[in-house]
Amino acid sequence: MPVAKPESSDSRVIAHVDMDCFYVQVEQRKQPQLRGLPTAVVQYNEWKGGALIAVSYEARKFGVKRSMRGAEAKEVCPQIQLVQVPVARGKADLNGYRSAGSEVVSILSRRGRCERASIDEVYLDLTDAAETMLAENPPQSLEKIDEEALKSHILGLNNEDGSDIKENVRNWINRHSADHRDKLLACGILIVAELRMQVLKETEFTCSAGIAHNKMLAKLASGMNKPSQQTVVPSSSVNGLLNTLPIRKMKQLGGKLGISLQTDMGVNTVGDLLQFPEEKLQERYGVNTGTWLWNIARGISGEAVEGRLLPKSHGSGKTFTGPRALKTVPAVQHWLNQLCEELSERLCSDLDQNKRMAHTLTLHARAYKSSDSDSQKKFPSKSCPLRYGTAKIQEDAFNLFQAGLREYIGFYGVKTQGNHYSGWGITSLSVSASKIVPIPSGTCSIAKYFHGQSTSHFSSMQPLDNVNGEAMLLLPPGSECYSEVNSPKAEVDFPKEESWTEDTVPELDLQEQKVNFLKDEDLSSSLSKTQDGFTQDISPSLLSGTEACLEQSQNKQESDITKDEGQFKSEYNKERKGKRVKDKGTPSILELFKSYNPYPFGSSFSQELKKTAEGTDARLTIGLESKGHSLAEQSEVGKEKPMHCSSSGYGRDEGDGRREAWSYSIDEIDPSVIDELPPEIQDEIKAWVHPHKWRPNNTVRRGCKISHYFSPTKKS
DNA sequence: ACGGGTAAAACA
DNA sequence: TTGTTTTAC
Repeated sequence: MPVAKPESSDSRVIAHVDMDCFYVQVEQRKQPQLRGLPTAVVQYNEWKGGALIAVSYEARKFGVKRSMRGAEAKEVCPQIQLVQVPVARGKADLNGYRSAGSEVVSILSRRGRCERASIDEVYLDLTDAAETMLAENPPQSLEKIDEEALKSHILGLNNEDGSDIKENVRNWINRHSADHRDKLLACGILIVAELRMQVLKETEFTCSAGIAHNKMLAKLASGMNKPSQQTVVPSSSVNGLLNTLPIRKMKQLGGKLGISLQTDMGVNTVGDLLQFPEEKLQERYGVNTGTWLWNIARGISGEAVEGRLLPKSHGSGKTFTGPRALKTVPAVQHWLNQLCEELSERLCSDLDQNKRMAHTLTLHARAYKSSDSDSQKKFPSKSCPLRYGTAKIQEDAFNLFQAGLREYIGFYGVKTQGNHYSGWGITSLSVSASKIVPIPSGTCSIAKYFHGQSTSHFSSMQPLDNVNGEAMLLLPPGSECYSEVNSPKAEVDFPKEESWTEDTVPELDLQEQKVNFLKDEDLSSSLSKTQDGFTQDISPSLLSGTEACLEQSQNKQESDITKDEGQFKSEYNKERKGKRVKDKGTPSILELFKSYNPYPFGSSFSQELKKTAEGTDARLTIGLESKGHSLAEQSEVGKEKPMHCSSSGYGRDEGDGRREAWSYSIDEIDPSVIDELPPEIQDEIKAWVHPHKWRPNNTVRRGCKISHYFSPTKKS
């Protein structure tokens, strides 16, 4: 039931903020001597000096372009400074850029709903802020307007030559004759200018912005005057702007659709679209796309700014071009392990910092077959429920790969004899984690109880999509069936004569692997130097995956707490500065718990909790003191799994694996103490004990060293 | 066989 | 639901 929206909803104030050559800025902040110099970031690649992925504006003046090779860039700009993307585990490591992006988001989200559109872009809905400003402090009343705002570009404002441009801008912002919509945009100008200055002050990064009445126009505008400037699109300028705008410049039209519009419809500018009736466009491109095209031709775009500050998925991938294609299963497994390690680490950070867990693991690969030149695309992607813990992710990903490979080979029906190369090669691999939801679990309310306080600050980083967090309860382990893909040893058996197993790997490939391992060692040692050694210090074989994972993040927190790469970095550090002295002495969650009810749980649980609390004490304390999201919650939930992991043990999972896993911890709780807990906590406990109904776990059986600690049990 | 590594979303 | 395809930075 579409409801006609009130007119005001079309007078939104939307901004698109885009960081200027972001990766370059991140590197220049690390190495300030590079500031002002022509600089580019290159992705590690021996081949012709690597590929440029970001180019400073100084370098652009020399004609340096993204997607040039390093060598080419040197040709046109011999003095260019080339900075390599950090490498970890033999692949590009973008974490530094991600966390820098998070710093920016945490600032830009201060004035209104904020949507992280990419690692270096956000959309802001500043309607409320602008309306408030208009009501309380309209630009007309300001005697002084910020310098940055005066430098704005206002589309359609004709600056008569000889006139002072800033004066024109001032007049436009101040003019009383403006209609309501323009006044709102004027407020938007001031707000965005202020936000951009805050970004600069707090992060040293510059950015550009577009301010308009919808996302499409804001996005268009943000790219019009770079770097470090902002552009406004008053509605009176829209037609003129779109009329001559090349169709391919519109977002979504840079690819095949745009080409089709040009070649099939003769549409070269957005204005050209105007002549087509909606029905014609729908006829040619489908109802949705047709309507969308009809709308954008008129500058109409109703998409809301989603309140989302965090990515919806994480992925780690690498390509293996040409001669580097992976030709043996062990070689694939090795790289898969690297990718999964990175992914697992990022998932842990996300859990740690944002209280979210992913529920689906997907593997993508590309492969070629010598027999078929078009075989690149046909390697099927596969997914399965995601279990936390590096080793588990690695195992599952490998199983997904094998399932995919079996299909892929099936497609081509190529048989292999002996150790002979069968003709396939993997040219790219990636693993990703999706269906990320806020973790349930009640410690949120436990913390609330203990502090009689809200934890709603969380909305500052995770505004709207977190609402379901409360409603959701921690789902029990093993509640989801695993697809057969996860126990392929039983299901999938490849012909023995093929080179699946380590011992039949051709010698050449073993050598390749040795080389890879060597590289990795080099990397890990350098990594240790820069990251306090936490990365490689834990042997996943000694700890269960999740424990290793958790310990990693704990180590990180302890060893280098100010270097948090997290989403909350700046606020977190700010809080911390003020409270540093108190960190040591404040009671941990365990102490808090005890002070309310000494020994509420059986020994084992208690110990686990204690261990956790000790491990994360500093952080816990900060989290609880600051308005930080309850970290108790995190350690609780985080701890839940290793508890099953390590103690439920292998091989004793006949019957329902999940119930067993639960019974371990639940049984440790003396039921009588539950009644003594505060009602709110009781509810929590009950939720643990009587979680949602779930489907019996009927696929994962036997040899089930794989217990399913976290399963995305969707609906009930 | 080179624009790599990620992301999101529409669609089937 | 899972998997594919497109687009973009």
